[in-house]
Amino acid sequence: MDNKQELLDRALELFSQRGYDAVGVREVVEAVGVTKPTLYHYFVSKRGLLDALLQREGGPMLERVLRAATYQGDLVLTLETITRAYFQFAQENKVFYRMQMAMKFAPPESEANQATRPFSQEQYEILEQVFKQAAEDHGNLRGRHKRYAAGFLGQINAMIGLYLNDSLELNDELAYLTVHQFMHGIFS
Amino acid sequence: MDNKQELLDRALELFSQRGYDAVGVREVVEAVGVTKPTLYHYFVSKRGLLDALLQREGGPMLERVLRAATYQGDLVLTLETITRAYFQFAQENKVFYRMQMAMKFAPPESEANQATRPFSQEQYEILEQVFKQAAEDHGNLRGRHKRYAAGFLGQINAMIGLYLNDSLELNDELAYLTVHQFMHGIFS
DNA sequence: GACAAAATATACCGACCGGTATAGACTCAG
DNA sequence: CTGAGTCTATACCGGTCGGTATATTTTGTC
Repeated sequence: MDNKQELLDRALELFSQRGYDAVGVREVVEAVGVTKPTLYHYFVSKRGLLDALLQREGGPMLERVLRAATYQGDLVLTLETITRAYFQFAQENKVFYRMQMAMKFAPPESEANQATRPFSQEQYEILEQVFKQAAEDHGNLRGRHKRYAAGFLGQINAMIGLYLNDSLELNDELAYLTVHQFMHGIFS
Repeated sequence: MDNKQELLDRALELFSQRGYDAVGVREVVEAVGVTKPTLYHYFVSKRGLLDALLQREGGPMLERVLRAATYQGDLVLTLETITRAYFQFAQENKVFYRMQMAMKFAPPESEANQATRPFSQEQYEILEQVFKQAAEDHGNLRGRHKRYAAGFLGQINAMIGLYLNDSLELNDELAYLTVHQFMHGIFS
């Protein structure tokens, strides 16, 4: 019960620092101070450990993004709310966000990528939905929701990437700037 | 001599499909039909194999991007040229581009990320340089070159990501659209 | 054709991989 | 206080990991 959470905590830390493949279950259990059967009792397999981790950390993230993504006629406002939600979550869960990013870009046949795919997919679909709805108000957006969703998420993750690298801090001003640039371009 | 190139070819393929950590040297040599000492004769270590790979494939890529990135007073034109260079390279070297992306986002302490870091860094600096020079002509860009470089590369890689996912095709029109949106925003 | 160097193979190293069979310890309901 | 279920440890499994000592083959030079 407590060991279970500790295993998840340590696994998150290790996976985030050195990668899912490079970290053995032995290392995880030793870091917690338990033995392998304990881990396998709770998670069945190494992959099960990863899945549980994604559920525990990723679930709340999706909830927050989804709540932020309710389009109500103002695309700029919605995108800013989403951006702030991402920034806030990334700050509060730096370690998880780093892990999730790594897995999102991991090779398609890797276990890590396969495990995160539904999670990434849902983020993507939430954004796509926003742009689809916005296209009803702004006809010139129509048919481009896929590109916009990917591009916007790319912007957000580029900023978070700089933050994870200690090159930038995430705040509401940056959220404003990011969205403003996306909507109105670089010069304005 | 020929085995050396074949080892690099196979390693590229396998690393790209399943990831550097998940692929053992045994698998690489067996795919080529040689034995381990052959690989170690040419590359000293698994890491050496990866380094050689990054040099063989990444070198030409950097050359092309650098050539495309000569700013001559027209930022839109320069960014379009850069984008086309990226798109073209990604199309001609799909497998390598996928591997390089995965490693770029891999955990910071992983061998894969450490090996690609100089390569990623140089791309980044090339772009930063462009925005720095452009700021001499457009004062309102000043001090934002870091953000712009990261954001622009994020856009490009978002598009290439869709392409690698078979969700999009890369062509000059998309390059135009990507740059145009970056410069003038989503509505224009 | 002798000979050095480069290229390759056989066979092995210790360490670690993910996973498990078995058995004890603890908790809690009856 | 007993018995079922949960939790945890010891000790082990076959297999693979990255890497190498040694020997043999191939290659190019004189």
